[in-house]
Amino acid sequence: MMDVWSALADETRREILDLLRSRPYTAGEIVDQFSLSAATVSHHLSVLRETKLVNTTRRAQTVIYSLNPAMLRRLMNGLAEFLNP
Amino acid sequence: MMDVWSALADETRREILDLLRSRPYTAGEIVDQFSLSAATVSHHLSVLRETKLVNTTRRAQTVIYSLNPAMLRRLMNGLAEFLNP
DNA sequence: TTGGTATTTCGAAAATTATCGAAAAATCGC
DNA sequence: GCGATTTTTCGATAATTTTCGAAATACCAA
Repeated sequence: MMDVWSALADETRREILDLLRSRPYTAGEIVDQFSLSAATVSHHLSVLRETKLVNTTRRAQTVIYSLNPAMLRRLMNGLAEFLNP
Repeated sequence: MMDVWSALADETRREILDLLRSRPYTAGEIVDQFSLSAATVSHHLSVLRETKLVNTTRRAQTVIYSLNPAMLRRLMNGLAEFLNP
């Protein structure tokens, strides 16, 4: 199980989070945004889900990914705490 | 050249930054805090320096590492901007 | 300059991560 | 249930990162 820092270390995963800032996307829509295989993107999505950076819901065959701001907020607050103890 | 996210993805490097929160440390003092070889710690320090997360000065034979809060502040502000565009 | 201390660089091995094609799983509509 | 669509898992390979011991570098003191 990867931690949130390692999850964010990957450029593709950061781009996925950036995408999700505007609205939720299905897995297929996210795959379309990258020149990577569906298998690879699915792997990145599973990392983002395991680290709770995104939420998922199912809609028929499709899986919808949405940004979970709580985790990034926690990270930001952790940084603030680190800098101003 | 590693980016700041990848630099922070490593637990040892995060612990080094945490150490430097209290005061500057020499390379040797930092090595003493970990059960890792000097070569390995030196590598981590070079990553932290390249990504500007720490500053260095020389004092005779010793190299002193200190926290550079500017980079972490930028990261924090970037997160804030990401969350509240 | 020589010797001593502190640190970094080099070269290689081990561990982890990213990537893919193919197969499997989940869910729908009929 | 069956076929179609969407997504994930599997198994393997490539790429990257961590780690170390040994050698090299940097600096000082005598």
